[in-house]
Amino acid sequence: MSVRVRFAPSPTGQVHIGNIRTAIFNYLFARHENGEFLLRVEDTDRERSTDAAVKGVLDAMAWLGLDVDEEPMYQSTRTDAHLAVAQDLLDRGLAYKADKGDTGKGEAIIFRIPEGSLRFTDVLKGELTKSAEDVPDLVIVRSNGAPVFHLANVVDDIEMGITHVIRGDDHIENTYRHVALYDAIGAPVPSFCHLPMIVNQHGKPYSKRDGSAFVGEFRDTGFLPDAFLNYLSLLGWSPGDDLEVMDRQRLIDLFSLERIRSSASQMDMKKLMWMNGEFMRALPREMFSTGFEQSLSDAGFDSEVHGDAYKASVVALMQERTKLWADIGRDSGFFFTEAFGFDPKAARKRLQKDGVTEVLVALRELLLGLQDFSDVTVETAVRGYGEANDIPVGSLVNPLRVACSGLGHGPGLFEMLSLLGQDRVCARIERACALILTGTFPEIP
RNA sequence: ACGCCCAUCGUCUAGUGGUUAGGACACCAGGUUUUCAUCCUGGUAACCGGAGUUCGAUUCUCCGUGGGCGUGCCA
Repeated sequence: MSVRVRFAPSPTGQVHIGNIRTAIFNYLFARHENGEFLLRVEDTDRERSTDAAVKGVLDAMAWLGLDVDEEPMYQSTRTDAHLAVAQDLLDRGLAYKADKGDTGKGEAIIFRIPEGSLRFTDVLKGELTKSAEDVPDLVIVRSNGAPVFHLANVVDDIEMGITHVIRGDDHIENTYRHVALYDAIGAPVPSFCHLPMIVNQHGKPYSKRDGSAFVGEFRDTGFLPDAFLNYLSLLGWSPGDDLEVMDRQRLIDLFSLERIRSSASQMDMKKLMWMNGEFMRALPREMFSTGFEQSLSDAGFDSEVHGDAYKASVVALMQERTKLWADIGRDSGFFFTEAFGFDPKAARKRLQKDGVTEVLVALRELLLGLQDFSDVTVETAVRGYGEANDIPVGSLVNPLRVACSGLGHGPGLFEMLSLLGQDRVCARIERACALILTGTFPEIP
């Protein structure tokens, strides 16, 4: 039988990493097995479900390339089918009507948990058993006539022909009850695979209070979807050898449910960042270039001011040192404007020191006199000046860097200067000297 | 309280009835570089505790401890 799995989020609020990791595992499993990956939007809670949240789910999946094989099912359209099953259970004496909990709301339809023990096999955790005494009867249709999650979930999984239910292990308790429902309905019980949770920095489950856990934020910060997909795949799963950086196809080829761990894991932003850098460097130049331009224009810079060849040179210089799209405005903006801001720390350390202005003035004089402005020429000149005047090269290079870029770090100085060109370099040194005089530097936005 | 699930470096993880318990991120030191990043070298760092089984337990069993989940007419 062909594998059919589904991601079944309830569209209330933003998609966080725990949700999407469940989607990813379903997706990888389906693709690995040449099966189908489906989406079911569990929007039966009309109070809390929103269109914006549905869009959030769709956007997150699209961003990560988690393409589904059939049109999404919206659970809210399935009420009649759910109620029909409830009626059937009622007719066959497997459910009854009562005001459970004496709420005074009227009679609900309640599924009777059969005697004995409830058991199912979990792909990760093995044989799971629970005594029926510990499982109270289950409301499946509210007194207002609305089907409850448990009923809808099971009925729809049956309808969709789901063969493997892969979801968070916070559903384990529900599963004991669900298998009883499958039996009552007379449908085959699917395989279950309950994934460990992802916890926050404090080792606690994610709540709406935890920032930085929403998929949309990672996208907006400039993470690459493939890097994010790779990283999240490794939260709870590993291929077994020491392989970590994998493209989508590799993940699909190697994925298996059996290799999923059964304990919770914690997100490590530093490692995600590192992995994103790996993917950035590996990006084809044209793709990086496109993202670079976009990021630059998002940050308010005009990447076209100095032409395509210039832009291409900057891109070549910056790709290997870029970790996030969001950093590009800060790290590369100075290539595209003469009114760039300064990193206050770098300015203080490298510019606002005695004697720096004199050095800069002298260097400007030196550079102004060069016939040729290639990186080699500039380097030879600057080093020569240092030797002739007995000044350590660091005392020349560092002020020069900050004066011309506003930053304490960046690409190779001489390549950078050569690319900026003689006129702009000299003008920038002048500007820096003037700013040193005033003692205040415009900050990087 | 009861029931269920879980437990290897700071983090993500590999692994085994006998291993110097492996890798990655992070961190530290060194090399490379003018700087940052990259790159190379090296280093610090883990089997939750106690019993039991065994010639031998990180590994198997039990009991604790800790964490999570559940005990909704939420999903």
